[in-house]
Amino acid sequence: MALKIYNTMTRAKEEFNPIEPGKVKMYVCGPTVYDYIHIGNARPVIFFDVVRRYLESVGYDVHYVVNFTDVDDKLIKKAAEMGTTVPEVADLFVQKYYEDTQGLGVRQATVHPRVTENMTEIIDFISGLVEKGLAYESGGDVFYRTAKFAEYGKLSHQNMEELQFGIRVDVDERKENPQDFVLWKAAKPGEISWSSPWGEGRPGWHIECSAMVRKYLGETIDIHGGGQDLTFPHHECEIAQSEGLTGHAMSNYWMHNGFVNINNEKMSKSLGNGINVHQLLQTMSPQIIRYFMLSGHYRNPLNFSDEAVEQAKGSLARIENCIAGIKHRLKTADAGEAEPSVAEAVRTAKENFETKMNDDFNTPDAITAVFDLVHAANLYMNKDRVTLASLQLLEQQFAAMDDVLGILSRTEESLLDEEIEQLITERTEARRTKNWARADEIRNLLTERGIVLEDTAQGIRWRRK
RNA sequence: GGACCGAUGGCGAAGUUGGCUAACGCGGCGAUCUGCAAAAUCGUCAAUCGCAGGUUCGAUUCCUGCUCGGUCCUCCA
Repeated sequence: MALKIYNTMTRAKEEFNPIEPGKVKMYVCGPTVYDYIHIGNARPVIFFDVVRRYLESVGYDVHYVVNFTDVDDKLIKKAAEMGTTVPEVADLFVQKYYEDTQGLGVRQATVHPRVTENMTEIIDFISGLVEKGLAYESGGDVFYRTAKFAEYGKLSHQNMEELQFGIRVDVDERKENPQDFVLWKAAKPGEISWSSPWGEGRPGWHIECSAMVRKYLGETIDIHGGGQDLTFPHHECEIAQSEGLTGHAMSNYWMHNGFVNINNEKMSKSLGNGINVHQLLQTMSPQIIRYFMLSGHYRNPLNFSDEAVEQAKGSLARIENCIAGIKHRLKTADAGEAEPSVAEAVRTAKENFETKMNDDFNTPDAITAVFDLVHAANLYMNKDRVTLASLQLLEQQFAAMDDVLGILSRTEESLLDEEIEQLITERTEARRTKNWARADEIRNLLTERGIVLEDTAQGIRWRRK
């Protein structure tokens, strides 16, 4: 079954056909590095990481680019607050971005370009637009002449006549038209700046993505993604810039993820309910956060709350107990062929997982395929005797699905310290002699230390709480 | 004012190109297993699919209106 992607441009699910067979060129708008990333930023980071992983898992060579906006008003403001420079603020939060996203199990993109490292390309891009009459200089700023790009508004399906301008941001009177947007901003005295044909200044927000997409991926790419708020104006402006300059479609598929709400409220600075990932990772595992993010469809809103976290934890525990069970049984498994029912369950899980991922990356349903396999595995493991081949088949399929989702803890069974080993041995002896009091005492002791003991027919099994 | 989403059991969340028992997970309860647990399994609990109309033999699914919540309308993921 072919992969289908919901394309914001056409507002429909479309069959995915890459420009070059076997290769996917994908760009996702990255963060402005003026602070730690928050839970809302984490959604596209995690979701598109899964898109990338899935595409790779079905054999595509994925060229994945995520940019850093490392110069803009917010960085300038932050640098002033911190009494430091824009590059230092940027370096700090780029570093934090890598730490936090790696903490979330996100694989690095093929390239993470920065605005300040692509200034030549950006200036060239703007010059090209000016030469084509698509941009004009006015008072040291350069603006895009939207009137010259007839398709402006096609992505967001906005009717220019009906947009209300100046609702959020005052209209700059130097613009020919209110819908024109800035490509180059003249520097105010003392601000960080670069030389350009229009004087000292820095790029506007939208131009960086056009320039970097073109440089790192080419004139037309396969997938362009980001949060739904970027649809307009950001992506609309990117299209105007790129397509205005090259005359070709910028991207064949446009994907936008929904927002994360906090306790059923929108997350906003004024409400002060932002949650940063750095702090979150101190209190919960990355798997929980990933599971939570993937438990809803990417285009739907997601509500973050303590209860949601608890549910994610509980759900994940079911999967992890199953995997732990498999590992435990592996030690005492019999030789022999794989059980037909197991092979069948594995086949079904694989098939359903792909079918659902192919349906516009329906991760909640893909997770259902994981749970179906958990159930089949648990059922099988209720048997007294199991074969190595069956368990390995299950293990491989779980690994394959998790290679896409990244929701399972991959840390190897860490060893217990000697004292605890000693207690477990003592407890085994106590149980043998039916000294239940001592056995329970030891179990409680270990529970307090975060070690949960389970007595199984195949010997004792422990796990960390 | 315009554009666009969402509303499904106690909770989270799929799905429905209109039609068989509305997935899956969390949670609750009971049972089996266990020395007792844990895990697991089995059973069970719970949905007039936001409201009101319409189209249709038939609507949770399509259409219209409404209510509530959310997003965007020029540098917020």
